[in-house]
Amino acid sequence: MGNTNENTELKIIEAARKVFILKGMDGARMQEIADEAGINKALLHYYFRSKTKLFDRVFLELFSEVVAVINAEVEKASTLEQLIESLVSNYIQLISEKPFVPDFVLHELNRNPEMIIEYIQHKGLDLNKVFRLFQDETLNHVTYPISPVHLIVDVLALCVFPFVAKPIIKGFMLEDDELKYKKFIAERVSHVTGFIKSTLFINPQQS
Amino acid sequence: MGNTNENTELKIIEAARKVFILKGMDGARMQEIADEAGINKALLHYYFRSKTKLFDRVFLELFSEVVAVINAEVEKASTLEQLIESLVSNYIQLISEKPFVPDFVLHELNRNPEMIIEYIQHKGLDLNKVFRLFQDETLNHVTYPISPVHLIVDVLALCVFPFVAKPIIKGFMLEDDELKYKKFIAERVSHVTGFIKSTLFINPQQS
DNA sequence: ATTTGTTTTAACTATATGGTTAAATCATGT
DNA sequence: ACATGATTTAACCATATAGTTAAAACAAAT
Repeated sequence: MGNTNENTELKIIEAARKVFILKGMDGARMQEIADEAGINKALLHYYFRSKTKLFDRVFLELFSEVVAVINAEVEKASTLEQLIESLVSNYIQLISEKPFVPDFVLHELNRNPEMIIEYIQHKGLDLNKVFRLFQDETLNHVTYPISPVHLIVDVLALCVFPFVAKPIIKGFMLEDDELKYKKFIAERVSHVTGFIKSTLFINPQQS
Repeated sequence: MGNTNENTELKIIEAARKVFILKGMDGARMQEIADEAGINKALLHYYFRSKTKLFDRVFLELFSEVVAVINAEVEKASTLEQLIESLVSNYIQLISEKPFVPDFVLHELNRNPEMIIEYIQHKGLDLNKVFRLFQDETLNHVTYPISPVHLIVDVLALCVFPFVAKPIIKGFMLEDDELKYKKFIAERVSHVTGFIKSTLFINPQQS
């Protein structure tokens, strides 16, 4: 009996991921996914009974990856400064490789916010450690007292927005020049890190 | 002869705006727009020949409004600090009233980045004045030298992202509590203003 | 060689959707 | 009363789309 099935499932998932990310749930077509996977619609439905099931699978995998990266960084870090440095650097790096993922995830989440509730039971963000780091360092006068939630949102915003808003940034501020945009993104890691550290730390260290 | 036509056109535009913002171009249905406007499909196509034409009209109007608000703030301002304060405050205020506009605009722009080129010829962002303010104040040691483009992106990111990422912020960081999210947004103006000013100005003034 | 599960082929269904059409109705200004 | 343009009704068209089905072809394990 053929055991190529794991291969095929993978091919389908990869194709679906590509098409869904590019077109979104509403814009994606099952035929296009089948084509991209190099199979036919019948087989596609043989593996995944419906578009929704396939989408859910793809979305959950992508979203989990994003969350996992953040959680891994948080776990590794032993100081706030270290956390911010490695988070900013690795997160921007990650998104650079899949620049359309953030818009996809955010848009689909806005289209159907209930998806996040399903996910939370699955596995959520691990923020307690961040809160703890904050408390410690604030007490020791390493950081100014600041709302942890706001700071986390700030970090994510500064990292993610430049990718989601690429057309505006490139078109309006960088003469629609792809190279200038690339350069801009390359500068981002050090800019964001510096930006946040200068606000946060009482004696900002240069790294 | 009936001159209710201007009224009807308005009703259609408003309905289309609502549906497009909520569902996006791909998710929106002409029938739903007709229903929302309280008319029938035939009349809808009598006014706007195609979905694309209607979408373009709606999108351009929305996008223009966003740009116009920013440009107006830039024109009014005479110092960087003033600009940042009024921009952050008014921009967050504006988005609060139409919280789904940013995701809509960003997503449609990513779906079809060529739209921005069309728009640029129409009317673009007026950044020269920002650059000038920067230069002056950097020379006078009011602000640290910093890339203006990065700063503009920072301001937009810090203002816009909390709305685009509402499901994540609310679901993951605020116990999925709408009230806590509302409170979080209310805190944003002063948080963002303070955040940026502490990075930017050599002797940050309290306002 | 037979069995078993995979994959293709290709036709098909049901429905949704953007868009059209023609005739009828309605409101309003002349 | 008539003309004109707005609006409705309702049927219609063409196409796209998710999903199904049944039979055949294929590949590999027994």
